[in-house]
Amino acid sequence: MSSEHMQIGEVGARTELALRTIRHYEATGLVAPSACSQGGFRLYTREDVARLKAIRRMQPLDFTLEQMRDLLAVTDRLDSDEEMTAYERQSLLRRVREYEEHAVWQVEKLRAQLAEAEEFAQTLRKRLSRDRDRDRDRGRDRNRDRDRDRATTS
Amino acid sequence: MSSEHMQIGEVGARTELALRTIRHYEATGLVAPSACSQGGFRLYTREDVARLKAIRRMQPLDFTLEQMRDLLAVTDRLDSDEEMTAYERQSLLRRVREYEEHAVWQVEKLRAQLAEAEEFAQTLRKRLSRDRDRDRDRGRDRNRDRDRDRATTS
DNA sequence: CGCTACCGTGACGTCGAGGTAAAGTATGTG
DNA sequence: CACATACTTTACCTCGACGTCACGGTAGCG
Repeated sequence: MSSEHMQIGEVGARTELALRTIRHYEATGLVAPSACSQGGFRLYTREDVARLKAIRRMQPLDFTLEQMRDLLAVTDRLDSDEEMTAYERQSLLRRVREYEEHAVWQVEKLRAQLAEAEEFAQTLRKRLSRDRDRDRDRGRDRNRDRDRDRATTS
Repeated sequence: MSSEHMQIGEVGARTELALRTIRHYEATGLVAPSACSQGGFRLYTREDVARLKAIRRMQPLDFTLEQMRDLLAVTDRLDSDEEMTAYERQSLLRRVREYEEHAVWQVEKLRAQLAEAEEFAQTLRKRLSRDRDRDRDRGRDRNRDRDRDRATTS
């Protein structure tokens, strides 16, 4: 809980990522803790946390960890104020463009999935009301059961 | 291509599932072919295909295969006209309700993911236009590069 | 010093999906 | 009938993204 660094538990709490996942991301080269205690504890800054949150936001886009690593590297490079050849800039921008395209069509896919999912949930709901009706028809003489049903449904 | 049965290739084409996946589903108890040639080829009916399509629709809801197997079994049982105790009906309906709840909150999650994904795509788009502008500012003397950029962006 | 909560590594498991290989089956043609 | 070749079968392997388990080290407090 130092003002500068926090250890992995805190980071997990803030990002809502499993500690295992955070370590895994490090192993895959996505986010390395900015520091390390002399005892070997990972120490993270708020920036590290922000990076992890960014990764979290990418997840639904169905990027592989490798792609995210690449994209992060690319944007880091673009954000850096170091010298860069025009050629390098072009190629970095092209990569961003590719990822953006992937993202767009992944958004499409998500939209479609959402529609299907809603439809399916609707189907389930219909089943429930239909079967509840059938149940009422068959079970006029079993009021206890119907009451239990009502209780768990409301 | 008999009028009644088709073999796995046909089924794959109709459901857009990989043959491997169809077999996998069978191995996990999700859908068994209704028949079998004397040589051991799987033979499916249109109903089997419908079942597979239903499974496909469930996928975005993030059910495990086991849960789908269970849900299919439950609805099969409910659809069957066999005798059933009130207790069994209640317990089946309760399970459907649980799945429906899962589905609802999964739909929520999808919606949230979609929002985050769109936001991220938007961020990427902004990056692109911003960096394109910066590129224009720095590279007035390199028209070829700018033209290439325009070409791949439109 | 010892306590407890937290953290480290490493090996292995899981889950859904799919690849690959070697062998068997269905079917049309000469 | 023999043969080609298209499709299938099973068994096993790979992969990504974690989860789980075991076991030991560390931080920091009284």
